[in-house]
Amino acid sequence: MSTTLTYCYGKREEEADVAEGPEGGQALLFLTDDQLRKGIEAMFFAYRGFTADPDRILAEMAYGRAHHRAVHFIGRRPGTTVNNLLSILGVTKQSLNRVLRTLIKDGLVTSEIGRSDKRERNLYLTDAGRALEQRLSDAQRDRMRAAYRAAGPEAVAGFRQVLEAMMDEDLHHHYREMKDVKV
Amino acid sequence: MSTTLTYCYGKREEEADVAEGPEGGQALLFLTDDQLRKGIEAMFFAYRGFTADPDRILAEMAYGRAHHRAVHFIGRRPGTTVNNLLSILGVTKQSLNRVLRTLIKDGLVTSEIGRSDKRERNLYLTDAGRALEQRLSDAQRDRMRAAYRAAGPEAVAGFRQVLEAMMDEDLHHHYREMKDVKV
DNA sequence: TTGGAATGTCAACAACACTGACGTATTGTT
DNA sequence: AACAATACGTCAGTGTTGTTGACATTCCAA
Repeated sequence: MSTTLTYCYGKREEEADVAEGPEGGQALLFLTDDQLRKGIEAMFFAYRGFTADPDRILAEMAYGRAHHRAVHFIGRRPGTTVNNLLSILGVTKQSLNRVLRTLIKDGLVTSEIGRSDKRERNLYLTDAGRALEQRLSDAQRDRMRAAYRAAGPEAVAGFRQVLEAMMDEDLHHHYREMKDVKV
Repeated sequence: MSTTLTYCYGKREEEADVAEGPEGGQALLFLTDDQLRKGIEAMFFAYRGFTADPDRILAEMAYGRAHHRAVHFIGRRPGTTVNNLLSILGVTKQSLNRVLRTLIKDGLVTSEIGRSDKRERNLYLTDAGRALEQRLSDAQRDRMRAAYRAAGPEAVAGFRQVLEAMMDEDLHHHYREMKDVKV
């Protein structure tokens, strides 16, 4: 016990709230700093696993995670504009543009000039792009499926609840838009 | 419905298993490709939120996420060796070394020659290093706490279950080791 | 029609990961 | 004592991904 908690907004395990809430006692024990830290480290290690399989596939080609993200969201939203993709991915347009350029050059994505607004570019996956997208998301889904199966449906519901509460508000609406779209 | 599911290992919603399991029907509905995709996108957006607050702090200094990770795990395991840190973080020693060099130069981390094995270097946070670590994890904990509170204790349990099932086996043991350490 | 805003592209640069090779000190083994 | 293996640090080179700055095109509104 060498660290002194100079900025202790949270609670230590020993001094945690133990309210007699509707959960039947110890209702707030899950909010101790220790519990939060475990959650943080779980996020860290799990995200590594989450990206590991697609990363291996991408490494075969000259691609990285940025390509995966672009291909994923173009696949989800065929005809999306560069600007929309930009706000989803949260990078600069120059950074996205480099990725799009290679994807277009390699024939995985097509860029069509917008019909109503000719400044815009509508992005679509080609057949080859769809094939790559499938391969990547299959790999990622396989792991996700195994995790879901191991944890069970109730755990999955909780998993999604916490993740949704963890998002930034500006990103949350992108997630919601994505959520209920027919494929 | 333009995409053809060439590599469909999973299930479409319409054709999903609906087993009469112990959950009272529709037990496997949470394993549809659509549910899995939502989980994948939730992970993506949530991780952005997860790192957003520390990233802002790190940007003030000349630091990045790599510094955060190093400081975090050195703080969790005072006296840890370079090799151990390496296997936790999953990067090359050249990459870690660049980060450690700046942290040591800036007086946030000290490196002591190992007592039993003089080849090893034991890493510790200085007072300044602990202060930064506190600042970063406070920011991250605040968001995690808000998410936990919003989702409730049962959701948190499910959250952790799914994340743990999502980890690579080799990383899982690092998570477990971290888990039950007294601070 | 002219100026400003929006959209997207090109160029240069920094951060951070990687590989490969090498040097040094220490440890363990033969 | 000689040798191999380990732990750590470093130099050089490369690639992805992010950044800022400058610029062309298109749209819209004064």
